[in-house]
Amino acid sequence: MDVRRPPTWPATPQEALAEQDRLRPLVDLAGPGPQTIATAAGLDVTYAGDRLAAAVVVLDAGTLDVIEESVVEGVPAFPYVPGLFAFRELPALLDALEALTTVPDLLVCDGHGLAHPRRFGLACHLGVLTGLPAVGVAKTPLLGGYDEPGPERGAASPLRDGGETVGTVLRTQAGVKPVYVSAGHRIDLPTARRHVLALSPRYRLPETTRRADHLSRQVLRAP
DNA sequence: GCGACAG
DNA sequence: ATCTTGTCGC
Repeated sequence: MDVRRPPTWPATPQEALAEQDRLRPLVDLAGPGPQTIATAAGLDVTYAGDRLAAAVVVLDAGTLDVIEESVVEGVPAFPYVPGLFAFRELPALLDALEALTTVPDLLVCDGHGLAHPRRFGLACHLGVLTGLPAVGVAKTPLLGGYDEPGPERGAASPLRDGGETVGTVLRTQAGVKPVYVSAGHRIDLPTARRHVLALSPRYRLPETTRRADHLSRQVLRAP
């Protein structure tokens, strides 16, 4: 599939901040987004030494069967800086997406979307560069306050920052730590929450994320 | 000023 | 993210 690749990549935090400011207005926050999806793609990156492997796995959103996989090796494109995390793994993820034959209906990213200091986390960035609906699913919060959701599967509570709701804390499995869901691009929070829960029938993390994690690991650690 | 801080 | 032992549970 086609992706929009920036002509140059930021080399300093200042340049990265400027790039976020440039792209942030392009995030589509209108409409509810896709209520029905046929496919969903999970994206994840595994690190080993100074190398990394970025994987994308497209699943049938109904059966959760694998439809297509794509994985590439590479190097981190930026140091890890909270708030600028996307610049680290985006180039490799774009490579993996570009090799895809299928165009997924939704991107499930490993990190935040709007639940970000400048409301432009990895899921927003990937959404803008691909033009596809994107959601962020993170294992820990980057910012915001919230009340602990109920213990049952599906329980949720708003994630708030500076008076606005930037995401939802979602319990995908009974009695298990919740995940932090936020909208990335072309989808609203309720819809994102619904799709993430449907993609997580058995484990804490969505099946999309789990499949991508496994694929990137086996490729990077293979002899 | 002191911590916190996606992966 | 990754470095790591033991332990609990299906």
